[in-house]
Amino acid sequence: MTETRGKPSARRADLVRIAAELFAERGYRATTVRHIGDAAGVLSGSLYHHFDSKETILDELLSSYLDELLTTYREIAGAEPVTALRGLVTEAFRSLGEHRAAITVLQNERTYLRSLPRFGYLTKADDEVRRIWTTVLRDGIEAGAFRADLDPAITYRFLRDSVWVAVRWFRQDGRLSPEELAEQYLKMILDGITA
Amino acid sequence: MTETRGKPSARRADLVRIAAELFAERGYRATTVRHIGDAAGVLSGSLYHHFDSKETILDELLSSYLDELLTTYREIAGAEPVTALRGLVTEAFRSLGEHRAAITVLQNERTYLRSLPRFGYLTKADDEVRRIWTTVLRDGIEAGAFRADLDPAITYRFLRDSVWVAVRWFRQDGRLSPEELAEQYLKMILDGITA
DNA sequence: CTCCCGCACCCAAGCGCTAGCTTGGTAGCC
DNA sequence: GGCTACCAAGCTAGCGCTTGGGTGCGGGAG
Repeated sequence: MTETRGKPSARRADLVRIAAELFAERGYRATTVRHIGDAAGVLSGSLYHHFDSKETILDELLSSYLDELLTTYREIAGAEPVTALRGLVTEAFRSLGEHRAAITVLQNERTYLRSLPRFGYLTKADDEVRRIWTTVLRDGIEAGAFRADLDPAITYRFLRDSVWVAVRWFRQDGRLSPEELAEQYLKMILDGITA
Repeated sequence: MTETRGKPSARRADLVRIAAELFAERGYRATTVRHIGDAAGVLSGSLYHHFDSKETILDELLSSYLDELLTTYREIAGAEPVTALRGLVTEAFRSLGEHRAAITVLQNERTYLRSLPRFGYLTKADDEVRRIWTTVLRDGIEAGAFRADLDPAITYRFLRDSVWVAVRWFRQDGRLSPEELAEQYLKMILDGITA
């Protein structure tokens, strides 16, 4: 009963999606199992037929997002630096649409979650993402595509933060599509805002 | 007794600082009054001699930061666009050092806090900050200092997020001073990262 | 100088409440 | 008849906060 992994029951997936919206809106810790139950139309105790803890629900949400992101990123990373950077930024915005809830939770409660043994893989994922971006930047600087006076570490943090924090105001149904938004950002990032 | 304002007792100020560090590390909601008491070397109940609620501690932290920030911003806003933008960015980084805890809490729990009646002033402050930045950007675009194809609203969010979210990794004692860091950021923001 | 009172500061104990989670049982479907 | 999905009821731990009382110190009256 209550397998932590596997068993991709449709109901189980539904419940993850329902909980994800609440986690994103109110925060993971501020969302109670009774909230989740109400939103799903069941009593809070009934959730424990599907999951053995509230953490398990979050785990399923986060790990599935990170798996997909890293898979896509590994493919993009091989390309020529400017193309790769455009790809990383565009993919980040695209993922904002599909995984808004997961990204929001990660943004707002990353430091807390990393203190939980169960979510140790968050640090590993962060490290790989950082490695991919900084490699692209370093290659681009060496190849003369990016400015030579850039610090790859600072530039990475600047780009990563600028893009991902957009989850706070990004809406899937907004007036700009993820691709258009990525274009606006790339315009500023690549060429600056000076006339 | 237990005046919410006034009476700037030294002990009271100490307690705010102690609580601020915990709020920043573990989050406001995840920090219990017992944690604060432990860190301060008193029992949790003793905190209520100084403050009438946990919210009051946070309020004192946030409002004092916002007061200072807005005062400085109003002065900067008058200058010529590029100078003003440089000033806004530099001041933001400078405030990261002095008000790291307050900014961290605001970044991580802004949406929750805004739902509390007591913290309605956060929305007002946000509005004024937005007004100041977008005015600078709009003036700069009209004056030909910034690119004409920029959307002021998107550009503002991009800049604001990029700078403030740096609180997640910025350390007062890091290898770069706030001013040096602001220079690095301004280099990327104004002229882009392309060679 | 002494006495004592008021005040700032804190302790000890516990209240009411809600959190995540458990347990035993049941309705319906293959 | 077993399996999935759920209910009804309630457990324990920990939350923010209260209450009544104690301690040391500074300052005015005698």
